Amino acid sequence: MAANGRPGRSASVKDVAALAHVSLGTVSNVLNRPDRVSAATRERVERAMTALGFVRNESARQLRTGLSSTLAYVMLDAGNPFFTDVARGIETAAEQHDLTVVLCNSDNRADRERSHLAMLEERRFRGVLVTPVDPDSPLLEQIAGRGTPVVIVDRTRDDDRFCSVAVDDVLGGRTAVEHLVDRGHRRVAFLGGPDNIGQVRDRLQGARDAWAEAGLPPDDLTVLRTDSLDVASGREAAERLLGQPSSRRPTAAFCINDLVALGVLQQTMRAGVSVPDDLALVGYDDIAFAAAAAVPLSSVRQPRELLGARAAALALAESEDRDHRHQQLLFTPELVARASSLG
Amino acid sequence: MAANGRPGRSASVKDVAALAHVSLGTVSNVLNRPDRVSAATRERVERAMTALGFVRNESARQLRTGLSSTLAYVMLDAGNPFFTDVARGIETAAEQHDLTVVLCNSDNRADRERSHLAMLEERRFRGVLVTPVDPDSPLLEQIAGRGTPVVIVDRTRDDDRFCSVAVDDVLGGRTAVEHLVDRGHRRVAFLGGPDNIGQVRDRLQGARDAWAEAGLPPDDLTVLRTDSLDVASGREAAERLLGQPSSRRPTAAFCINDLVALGVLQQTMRAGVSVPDDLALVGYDDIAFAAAAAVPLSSVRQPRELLGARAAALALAESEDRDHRHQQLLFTPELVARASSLG
DNA sequence: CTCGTTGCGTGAAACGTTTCATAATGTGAG
DNA sequence: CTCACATTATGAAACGTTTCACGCAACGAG
Repeated sequence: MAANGRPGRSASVKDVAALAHVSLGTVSNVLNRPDRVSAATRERVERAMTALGFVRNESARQLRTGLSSTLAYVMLDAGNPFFTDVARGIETAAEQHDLTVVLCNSDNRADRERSHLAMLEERRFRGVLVTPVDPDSPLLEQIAGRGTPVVIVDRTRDDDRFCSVAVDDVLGGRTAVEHLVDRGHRRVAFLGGPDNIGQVRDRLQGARDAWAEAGLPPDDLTVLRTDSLDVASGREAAERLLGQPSSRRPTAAFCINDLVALGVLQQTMRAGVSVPDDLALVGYDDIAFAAAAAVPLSSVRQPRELLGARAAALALAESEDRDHRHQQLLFTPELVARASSLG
Repeated sequence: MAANGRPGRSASVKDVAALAHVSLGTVSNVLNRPDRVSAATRERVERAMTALGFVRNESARQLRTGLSSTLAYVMLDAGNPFFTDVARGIETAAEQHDLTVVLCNSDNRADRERSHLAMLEERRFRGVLVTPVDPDSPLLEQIAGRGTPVVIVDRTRDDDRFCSVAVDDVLGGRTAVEHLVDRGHRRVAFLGGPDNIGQVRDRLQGARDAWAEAGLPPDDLTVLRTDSLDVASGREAAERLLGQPSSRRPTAAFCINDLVALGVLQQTMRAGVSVPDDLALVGYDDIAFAAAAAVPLSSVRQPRELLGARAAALALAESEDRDHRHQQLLFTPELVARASSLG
């Protein structure tokens, strides 16, 4: 317990061995295969360890064994509760396998994503999970090429060079719009963008599929583009929406995610327009703030924690299996109907 | 560029040296002191490096040099936007010094905090920033004792054994209540808990100070305890508040943070009680969702990103200065008045 | 008494880097 | 032509672990 005050070099196995009058190898055995050591010496070594405040140097260990016991998740935006929930799922799964998880936030910036991936590659983690800003970054293949499992989270790629977990966004879009059509809406707006995000395209696709199958005129499903996926974009889009003459204005809006939907909700209430009577609203993700909104928000729920948990499991499996086959998991979203779309 | 397909051991300096027909040391010089190497050989070595897909092994480097270039932030709750904003501040500051940051989420659990700290100690990071679940954890002193700078973020400790950054919570509580008194409120509720959190005690203390200085009867500042600091607790506390006969009911509530305030707001609107006319509301933290609420929320803003940035700077300074004196930084909160407290 | 076995402990080698003292070569001054 | 000196490159040592092939006793069986 003697937390040696001097900031000098901290104790190594060598120091412990000297103090306990045993060899290096024995100390290592106490650490890694305690059963191969007699009770008496084990105890002596352990006493020496606490006396010196010995803490194993993970760099040396990893250098020698080539093994790491930590997983990394490079998240797209730590400020979006969706991703922190995914992270929670990863952590829970990792915990069950005695792995620790570190989080890296690329904050929607490709350069920061690059620097994180480069750092992770140099450190040879057990596995790298990533929701990429740039799904085509060569660094991803490079890391995988070095033997580190890479799992793509919440994004799809056309190839099968990585494991991935994602949610069926086409189906999610379809589900949302089917719900609105069921509730009797005949003029609906899709609020989302930018278009270069695959999920935006997929959800819109699903929305259009449902609309067409209901036999409704394509022009009555209007699309309002947003610049990004946050609350401010929602407010801004709502202004455009509410600017339309109420005779032609959509009676419902399907928003690309809950942040946008919350922005719309706020702007709508401010304008004295009633939700859901004058405008029904469906969001996407079902983050905790959705249920807690002024008018509880209907939303297409993604199994966020499950997504993370399965991603972690895939990385682990890949790191253990000698000959591993990549898997692409696709989960099913589920509509949670609340007051914002129920009359 | 030849991303060697074989998953076998990846290239080392030795391999590069062999391919470039130079010695180990020269490769290392190319990496670390390129000016000490002639242009011709440097280029030859660099070609060999890309040909082999060489990536420096950080474990070996760190083992040899004892230096690390990454900072860790152990955050209390990644789901609370307050902490992700602090993290953003850390990342921005770190980036300017070419350090990378990893985030660890203790998710309000002491055991997870312990396992993260243990992992960080074994990895000998450049610095450890932490908003502790348990500010008295012996692991903190242990890590610091080993020579790793430890900075306590958004918590205060009585001693000066660490650097710390925090915000003056007594002043914050005082500011909130002064504002409400100024607006004419004579019956006010404080919503917050549990009491074992220092910040809860401090903000309540400030609230009471302001109340007393205004010469108002102590009993008219009522305290409603909450079990935690989330939206659900806010809803629950609001129910208790609204259950009181309106003649005696407080006309304003000061909430321990914005999540609680959002819960109160939601429950209040649902009950048909008007904010701010029937109940004024002030939150704390000024997270992004506060301004975006159905009724924009007044809040006591903490300089979140600044907090993070200064914490990172302190860690860095401590890691560089030979003889370093710990500093305790205390920032000043600032009231942001919005519709929820303005008639 | 001998021999295989079992239980414990040993010490050297290896992981991939950086550093440092030293060697080899070229250059310009005297 | 020699000497001092700068410029480059070299190779061994070291960082702190883990592993592995061996010793060494003690022991029970034959």
